[in-house]
Formats: sequence, structure tokens, C-alpha cells
Amino acid sequence: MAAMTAVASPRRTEIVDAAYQYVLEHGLAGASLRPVAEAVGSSTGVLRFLFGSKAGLVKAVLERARHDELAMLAAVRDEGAADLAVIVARLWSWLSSPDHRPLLVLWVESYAASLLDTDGPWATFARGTVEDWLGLLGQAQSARVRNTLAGRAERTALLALLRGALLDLLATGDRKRTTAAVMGHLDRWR
Amino acid sequence: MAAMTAVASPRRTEIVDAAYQYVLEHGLAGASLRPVAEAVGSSTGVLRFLFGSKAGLVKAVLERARHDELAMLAAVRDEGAADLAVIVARLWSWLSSPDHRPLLVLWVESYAASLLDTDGPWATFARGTVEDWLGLLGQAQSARVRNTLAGRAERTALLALLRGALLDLLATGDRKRTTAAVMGHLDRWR
DNA sequence: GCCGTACTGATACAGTCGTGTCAGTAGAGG
DNA sequence: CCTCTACTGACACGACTGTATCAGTACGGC
Repeated sequence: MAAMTAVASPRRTEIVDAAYQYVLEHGLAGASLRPVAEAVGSSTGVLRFLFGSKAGLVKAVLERARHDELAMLAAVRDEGAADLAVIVARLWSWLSSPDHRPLLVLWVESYAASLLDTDGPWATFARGTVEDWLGLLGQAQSARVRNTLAGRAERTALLALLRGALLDLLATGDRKRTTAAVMGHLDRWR
Repeated sequence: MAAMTAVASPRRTEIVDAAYQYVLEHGLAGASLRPVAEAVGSSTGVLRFLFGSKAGLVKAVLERARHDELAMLAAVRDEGAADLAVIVARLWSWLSSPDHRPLLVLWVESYAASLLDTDGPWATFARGTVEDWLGLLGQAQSARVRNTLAGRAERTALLALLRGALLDLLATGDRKRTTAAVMGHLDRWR
């Protein structure tokens, strides 16, 4: 048989978790099949059996990462009704936590890969996350402006502020300055 | 001899230009020595002679990219005295030009690589560009606020707005919405 | 007991990677 | 003419890549 399709099983999700951990530590680029297999206590043959190909494994890991991201967004939304500025502040608090740095570096790496290979398992990753985040911010906007051009521009700008500040923080580690930037801009904007 | 050091020569800069073009088209990840050598009309032996190693070649290409970036920043600065908002608008105009997309995708890729490998030729890339851009914005601030925490936060926020909007634009291609976001926020902020 | 499904891992293949070696060429300076 | 330097490119090495094959095991249903 040419290409075996992926299989759903308990063992599979268990391996995805372990591979996810490995990728968080070593990056997506350095994730070859053999090292990953060893790290998760398995072999390349098993990975191939469960995921069909390396692309299948990467896809599963990326879906896992996106699942975490969506869960965070949902948690922020359900933390209680709030206006846009409060939501943004909550998001920044999550983004700027040192605990989340590996996840966010992986996010940037996947984003970059997604801009280059418009075919691979990456493909829709970058566009997808933009929509996920804009969706949450849109829910926090008043129904009146939500669907106007100005409303879309408003949440786009706030998302840009968050992501630009994130890039800065990941490179410089200067949490104080970047947090002052986000909060200061938010105050001024409110 | 263990590791041959890099050599400066006319042929070298010629090859760097060609390699730079290749990387703009194929990305940094897909830049293996043999394909690059073929594309620039050379061979791996020559690349090794001129750059010492692959890391040397990548470093040279990245320096070339940074040179272009700095030239653009200098051009924006010398276009005439202007306040911060005008500078930011000029920068966005440059960032959002479709012509510059390949360069900016390469920028994101290098940024991501720089966050992962803190050793390679990438190392200081991310932190370096943050400082380059903040430097330009700082020059456009009044001397009174420039060195205050609020001043640093202000230019950090504007840089974040630009870069976040850039990420959005590169993923979605929606120039209208992202431009409205930058300009709208700028008007409101001014 | 028996069978089928889920899963395992050793082994091999062809290809590509960065690196290393080295004989050889073009051209300037003596 | 000779020689030195800059440069060239063919070739090979060992390591690593994703993929493929396949005999073998564990275990629930019959």
C-alpha cells in the first residue's frame, strides 16, 4: 500500500503528548523522526504506523498546540464578561508569562513555516490563528461596531499590539518595558 | 587546517548577492549548500573556500539582509523631519508593500530561528532588529521623553503595532484591514 | 485453543546533508 | 619563463534524513 492513513487510538494521543513536549523543547526544525521516537519511547516504525508519515506527526502536534491555544482563549472568554481592554490585558498576562515562552516560540516558528510552505501540514496555521484571536476580540466588541470596517480595524490593531509586543518580549526578555507598552497604550486608547 | 576563516573579495560579495536572492525565494530552511551553489553558478567547494562553512554563508546573507533593512530605516529617517506618527506611517507604507513581502517573510523566519538557536549565526538577529527599529523611533521622539520609561514604552508600543500588523498582513494578505488598523490606531493615538 | 486486530521494533534503502581533500586553472608580478 | 595567489570543481566520507518491509508479540472475542 502506498500511503498508510493515520489511526486514532489511546496510544496515539499518548505519543502526541510526548512528541509535543519534545517539540516544545527542541523546536519544530530539529524534530527528526528518530530522536523523537527515542524521546517518546518508541520507534520510527511505530510513528509511521500511527501517523502515516512525518507530515502526519507534525500535523498532529500542531493540532495539539492549537488545541491548547483555543482552550486558553476560551478560558479568557469565560473568565467573566469584560470590555475589550480587559480582555486584551488578560491575554497579555498570559502571553508574557515565562511559563508559556516555549509554547510561544513554537508558535512563532510554526507561523514562519506556515508563511513559507503553503502546502505542508503548516499551510493554514498562520491564517488560522489570526482568525482565532480576532474572533475572541470580536466577541468582546459591542454588537454595533463588530461588523463595521472600523470595528474590524480596531480589533486588528489590538491583536497587532499584543503580537508585536510578544515578538519583542521573546527576543529581549524585557517584560517590564513590553508590559508598560501594552498597558500604556491600552490606557491611552480606552 | 581545521576551520578555514572567511575571505573578503569581489567574487565573495557577488556570490552573497546571488545567494541572498536565492534565500529570498526559497527560504532559509530550504537553503542547502548544493542547490545554492548551483543557483549562484558555483560549487560547494567554492562556497566553502569563500565562507569557511555553511554558517559563514548564512551569516553573510543575514548581514546582507540587515544591511538592506538599515538602509531603509536610514532612508525613512532622512526623508525629512517628522513627528513619530508620520514616521510610523512611512514605515507601514514600506512594510505593507507587496514588493517587500519576500524580504519580510525571510525576516520572520530569521527571527524565529534566532529565538531557537541562541548559538548559530542567527543568535543576535532578533534582539538586533528590535534595537534598530526602536532606535529610529527614539530619534523621532522629543528629547524630553526619549529616555523616560514612558518614552521607551511609547516607542515599544508603536513598534509592536507595526510588527503585529505585519504578521497579520503576511498571513492573511488583507492589506486594507491591516492598514486601517495601523492608521486608525495612529489617528486615535495622535 | 484459535484467530484477527493493534501494535512493536529491527533492518534496509536511497537520498541529502555539511564537510573534507586535492589536483588543477587563470592571471598578475617578478 | 617562473611563481605565487585566488579561485575552481570533481570526488568521497560519514552522518543523518524520511520511507519501506516484515516477522513477531499482546490480547480480546469466539
